[in-house]
Amino acid sequence: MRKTIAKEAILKTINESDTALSQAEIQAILPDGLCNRVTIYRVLDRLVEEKSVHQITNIDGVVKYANCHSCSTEHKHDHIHFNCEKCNVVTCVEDVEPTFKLPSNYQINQLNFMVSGVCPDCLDS
Amino acid sequence: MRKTIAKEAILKTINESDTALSQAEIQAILPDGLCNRVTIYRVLDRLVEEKSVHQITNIDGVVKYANCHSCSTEHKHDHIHFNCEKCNVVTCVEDVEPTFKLPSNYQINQLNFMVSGVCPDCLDS
DNA sequence: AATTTAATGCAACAAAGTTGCTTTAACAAA
DNA sequence: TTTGTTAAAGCAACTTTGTTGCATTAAATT
Repeated sequence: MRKTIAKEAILKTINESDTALSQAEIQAILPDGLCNRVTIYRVLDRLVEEKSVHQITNIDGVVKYANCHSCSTEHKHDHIHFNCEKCNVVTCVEDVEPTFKLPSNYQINQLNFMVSGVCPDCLDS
Repeated sequence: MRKTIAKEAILKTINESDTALSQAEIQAILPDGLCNRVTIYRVLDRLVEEKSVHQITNIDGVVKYANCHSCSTEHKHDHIHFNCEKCNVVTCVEDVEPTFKLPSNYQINQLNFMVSGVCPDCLDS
């Protein structure tokens, strides 16, 4: 994957965020006119493919992207993600890994475990 | 909720299906012209609200609906759903309930646990 | 049968994401 | 450093999924 201005800026945006971001949210953060809307979608696809970022489908169906925080050795995204219904923010709950057991005749390629509710910050206020 | 032709037909469609169905899939099953597209969306919203069906957001972001098979005593949908990437079918894996533990300062309202891969049927062929 | 209002139909809209095709710009090789 | 190759970007048009406002219809209550 070529090192382009769009890719660098998008990856930086995701890595500097402590929440998972959608294409729309990334576009809002990027300097106006840095790149086309479609380019963001295509860069995100490539970042996922090269395993530089995690892809999460939120409970409302919107796809979000997050940095691979604890993936230095291995690309893992088997942790839970939390969607706050108040502040509408999706965060990785990295230390909580759910356990489950499917029959062995299922081939598992991907997990997407979402918990939705109210986050600690919003419960406070 | 009033007992209308659309509601009865949509609920019957969901209950007779052994897979979770999207609005588009339900529309394709219903007799042509039985009701408007928008009506399906609105009936589905009401069925979810009155806890007659489960709502699942698939890993591709499309919302699907399934019958409450083992909810005779209590409305629970804490089980895993499986998305087959070959036949593109979503099924409830009712007997597999995942365990996880969030910090107590999270208020949990809803779960959406998806596993995606290849189902036993598609692995056979 | 009359009344109330939930439910439906229709058109228009909106958000999220995709596709085709041309142009631009990484970057490798000469 | 220039040239050639092709990945990546831009742009317009499109698709899918889902929503909203408002007028009309039809459950269900009296």
